[in-house]
Amino acid sequence: MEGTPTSRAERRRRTEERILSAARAIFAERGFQRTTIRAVAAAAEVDPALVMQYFGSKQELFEQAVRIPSIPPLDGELAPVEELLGRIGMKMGPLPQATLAMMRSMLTHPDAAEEVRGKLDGQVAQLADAIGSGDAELRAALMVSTMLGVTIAHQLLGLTALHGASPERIAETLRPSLRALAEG
Amino acid sequence: MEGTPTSRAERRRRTEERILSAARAIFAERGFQRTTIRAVAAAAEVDPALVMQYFGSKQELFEQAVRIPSIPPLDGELAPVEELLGRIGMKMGPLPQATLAMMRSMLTHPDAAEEVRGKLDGQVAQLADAIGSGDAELRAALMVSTMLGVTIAHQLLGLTALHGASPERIAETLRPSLRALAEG
DNA sequence: CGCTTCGCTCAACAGATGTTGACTCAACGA
DNA sequence: TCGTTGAGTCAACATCTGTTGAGCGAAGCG
Repeated sequence: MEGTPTSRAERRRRTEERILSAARAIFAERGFQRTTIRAVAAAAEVDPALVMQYFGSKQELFEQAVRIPSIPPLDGELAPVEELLGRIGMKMGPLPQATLAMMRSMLTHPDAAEEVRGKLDGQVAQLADAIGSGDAELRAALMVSTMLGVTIAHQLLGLTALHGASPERIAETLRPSLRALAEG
Repeated sequence: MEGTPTSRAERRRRTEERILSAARAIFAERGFQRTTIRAVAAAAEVDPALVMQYFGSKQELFEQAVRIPSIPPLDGELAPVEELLGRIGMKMGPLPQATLAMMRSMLTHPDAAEEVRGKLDGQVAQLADAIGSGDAELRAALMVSTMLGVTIAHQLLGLTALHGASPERIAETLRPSLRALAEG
């Protein structure tokens, strides 16, 4: 009826993206170990061997799937603490599956742990710079840890008390707590 | 030389405890999936088949290993919020391996997730009772989530900024933040 | 059209892992 | 002393899973 004879290169790009998308979803839901190449292939409606041919190994598939554009979080000037707090609302919203996959795997997959630790360390350093007082680094680390815990409890564990709460309400309720950490 | 001919029942209890101890350690370090019966057996210096004979399945071994005496956290009377905050220092110290095993597995092992969610929900309910204001449940959930996040970042991920910090210092720095959540 | 390229599949291997059943041997009770 | 019990071992099975190499068939190109 329509019959758009997609070119070979185009088809290739599509199936590759279909595999990556399926991988992200399953990695996010089950974590690295419990995700099987066969399951990803089935979800992408493709033979398992093709996944290997494209990505070489399960580990590389994971790396490609969870790779995030990595927007420079703070370019140049240091943002004031209040503005940093303002961004929290965004982080409480539905996270990209690549991030969820990373978080889901970070406690049981050493490479994911390393990656997350690095990312969080970076956020801590930025926040510490923005704060600047005596034990700024410790307080910044506790702020980041707080965000981490709330995200895990909300998105991955599904604490019943957080289950129905909107991201805005969570961010709003959390704000005084984070401000207390940011100031003396 | 010494030759204390331990009785059969006594030997049985010892090896069983040796297996459970090894299981706790490895579950805490690697999580449920990556822990193998063979590894546990090797650490306990025992044949893998014996582990099965004693515990029936890997799942049951996990349940027995992470079973915690479950001290009634708040018996009878509701403790004041300040006293609850005082207990935080204890929770920041080195956790029992059973707890670590549970936390390590909670993101990738559905049963562990269920168990942890239940336990945290219980803590939330208790805290909410102690707080009592309008959105007490949400604020209690955020307090518990904060503790969860800090514990994960400190004990499981090893954030560099928290790595060298003493439990007391962490608890002290965290206190104003939690108090801000507990009050309006 | 005929040859090449390449997206994709099929079948299979190799290793790891949970689990089982037969067996050994020392402790135990009569 | 002798039969029984039960702790502990050995070898094996069945399955799952990452990974590989040969092959098919259509798109691309001259």
